[in-house]
Amino acid sequence: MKRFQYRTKLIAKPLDKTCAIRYTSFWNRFHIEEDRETAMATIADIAAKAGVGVGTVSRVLNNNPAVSEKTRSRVLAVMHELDYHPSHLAQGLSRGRTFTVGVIAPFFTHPSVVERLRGIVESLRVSQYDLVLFNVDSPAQRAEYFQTLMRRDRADGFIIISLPMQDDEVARFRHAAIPLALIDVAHTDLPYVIIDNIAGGRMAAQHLLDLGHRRIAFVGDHHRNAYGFTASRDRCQGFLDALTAAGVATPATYRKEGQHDRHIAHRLTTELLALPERPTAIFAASDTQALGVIEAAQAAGLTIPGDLSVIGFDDIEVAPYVGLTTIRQPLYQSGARGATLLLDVLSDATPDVPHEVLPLELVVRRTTSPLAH
Amino acid sequence: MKRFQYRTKLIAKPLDKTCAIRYTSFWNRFHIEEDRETAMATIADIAAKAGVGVGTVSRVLNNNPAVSEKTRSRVLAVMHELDYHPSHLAQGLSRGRTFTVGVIAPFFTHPSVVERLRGIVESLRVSQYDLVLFNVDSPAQRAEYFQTLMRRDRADGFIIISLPMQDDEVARFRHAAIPLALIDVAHTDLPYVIIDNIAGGRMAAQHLLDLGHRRIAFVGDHHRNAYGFTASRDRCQGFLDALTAAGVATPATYRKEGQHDRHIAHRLTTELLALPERPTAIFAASDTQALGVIEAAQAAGLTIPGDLSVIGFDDIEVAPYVGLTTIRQPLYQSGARGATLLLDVLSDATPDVPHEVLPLELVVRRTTSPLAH
DNA sequence: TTGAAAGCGTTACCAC
DNA sequence: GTGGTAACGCTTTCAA
Repeated sequence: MKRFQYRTKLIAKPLDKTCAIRYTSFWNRFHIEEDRETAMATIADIAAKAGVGVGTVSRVLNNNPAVSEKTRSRVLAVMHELDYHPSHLAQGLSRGRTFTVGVIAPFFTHPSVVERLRGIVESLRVSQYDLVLFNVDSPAQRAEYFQTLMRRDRADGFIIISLPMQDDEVARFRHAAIPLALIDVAHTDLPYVIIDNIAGGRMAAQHLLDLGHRRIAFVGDHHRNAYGFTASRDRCQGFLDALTAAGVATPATYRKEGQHDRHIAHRLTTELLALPERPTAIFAASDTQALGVIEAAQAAGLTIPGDLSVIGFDDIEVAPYVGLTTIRQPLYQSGARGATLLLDVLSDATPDVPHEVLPLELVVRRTTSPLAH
Repeated sequence: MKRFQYRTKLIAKPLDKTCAIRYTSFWNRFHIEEDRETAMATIADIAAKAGVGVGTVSRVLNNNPAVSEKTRSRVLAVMHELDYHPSHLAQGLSRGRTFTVGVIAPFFTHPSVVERLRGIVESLRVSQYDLVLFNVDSPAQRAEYFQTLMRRDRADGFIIISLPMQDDEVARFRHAAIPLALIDVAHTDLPYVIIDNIAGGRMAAQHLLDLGHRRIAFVGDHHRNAYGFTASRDRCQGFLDALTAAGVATPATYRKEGQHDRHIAHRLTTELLALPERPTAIFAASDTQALGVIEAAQAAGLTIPGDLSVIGFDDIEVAPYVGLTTIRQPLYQSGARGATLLLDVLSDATPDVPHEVLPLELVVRRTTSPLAH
């Protein structure tokens, strides 16, 4: 550690610009060994070599028109010659903004999050913003991020996916002057893009009801969870609403909750199918879970949709390949839209539609069919 | 813009620490409006309030043992009181390292890249490094990144996925003292993790040969492409080698190249199937392309694997659901391993296995079968 | 149109 | 143990 700092400091010092690299042996040939200073040019080097002040170089860098064409081209030439590129860090510190957007997302590993991320990346592409990814995979990490990221210098703004925010957290971000945009979660004081999960749950139930099913079960996340996710609960809510409205009773044993995981869903389904009066249809709170449901049914020797109809939620990438009937939500678009929202605020523009509810769509494929009598 | 800078500047000035936020109207309620200065505490504030020097605060911050317990706790208390968090930017500038890892990847949108990214995120999780994502979606962008990222301050090191590097580029990164780790592409002077694409191509061909196929076609990427990708070409190479070794001739018309895209693969396959002597089996250079092959075959009214056997490469997430026979490469693991490689170098350790070739595996599912006579 | 100098928020060195 | 101060590499006044 000592040694490392020493080396780092060497790199930083701008005294002598000679650089000597050697491969000491096979074992450290991937390390950067330097005898003297590294040759990374700074604005001062450019200024000196071009015979101007650093201010002028900075002006050239920022396309400030108050520089004579002659001076500008001379400075530009020196920059090119020295392969100069400004320090992002120093610019950030000086300007108070970094041109970086942070994305705070739980379970980056889940297909739906990846899909949203794609949308974000696409929206950011045309902007000059970099993307820093903060993957939340424990409640502790969520807390830690919300502590340490509350500074203007990690990113100019953050896109937060699926994580509900407390009022005081929002207030603190605002206090730190950090713009936020929410995806898949709402907060009055923030721009966001969401879907109507309750309506989605209703749509799923209605589809099953329309097919003649009456013994319909639910497999979803824990209603209470450490992150405060409500998607699964809301979908269940809408689902139950629709059933109740149709006069269909749902015994408590027909509602299974567990971690958002294919294998857990598999296990829950196995329990469901072992019930004396087993359901003829299952609504899974997500496609990932629906996949587990399908596997469990097949493992139990049931055919789908003959013996069991299954409907999921999200329409993730694999859904069409599995032939999964599902409620489609525009994942990619939510990412793209969320990023645009943040970009709007960052560019001092006001989002035209700061609170957007994306449309849902029933996609009927091959895992649901009319109830066989 | 003027206005924005003004605001930014206000935020930066550390004079008066009072802060007043107001929602001027609905239309700018998402913007941060401040009358005076923002209250973001700096190390100087802490020092002043705790009645110590900034040096001492810095020592507390960095767990330097040369601070008396009494002073330390006092400083800590003030930090807590003022909700202080150090500036990542300033630390980076001062220390010469940012604790950030950059990932330069082409087509972040492709499933295989996403899978590798998962592995990277997982490896980085336990480290204290942040992840900055640089998505390359054009040769121009590749060039731009390789220009502007050649600084020590965007990231402490980079993980480069699938992008072949020129010797001079490697030299320039080294000159800038920026450690690199490569995934899915090799370079003698750099640590990397790859697979043996030629062997993979051979395995695919052999599987088809073993099933009795003799009229075997290939669908892959353009051999020459703007990024210099060689995976598809190498797989084709191994494929042809195996066929030749088995005494099986492959007419040029059986080799189709196009963009790495499902729809393009679809089109190429349609051409293939329209041939007077149409192939009984197709090797697609990637699963994504295999998907297109399958769609084309189905569109042409052929059954798989009855009329046509299809084998892919990669084993992406959807492959099992489609029942796709494929050559599996450990995508996730390549990401995890690549990140570890970089972390090793960053921590001044030498990677135990700097050049690793990950194993390939034939996964037989439902898209290949013995040739029907 | 330009140069000099004062920030930006840290770390690290040098005294005491 | 601790305080001051010079970096780090830029931007942005303020004069000239």
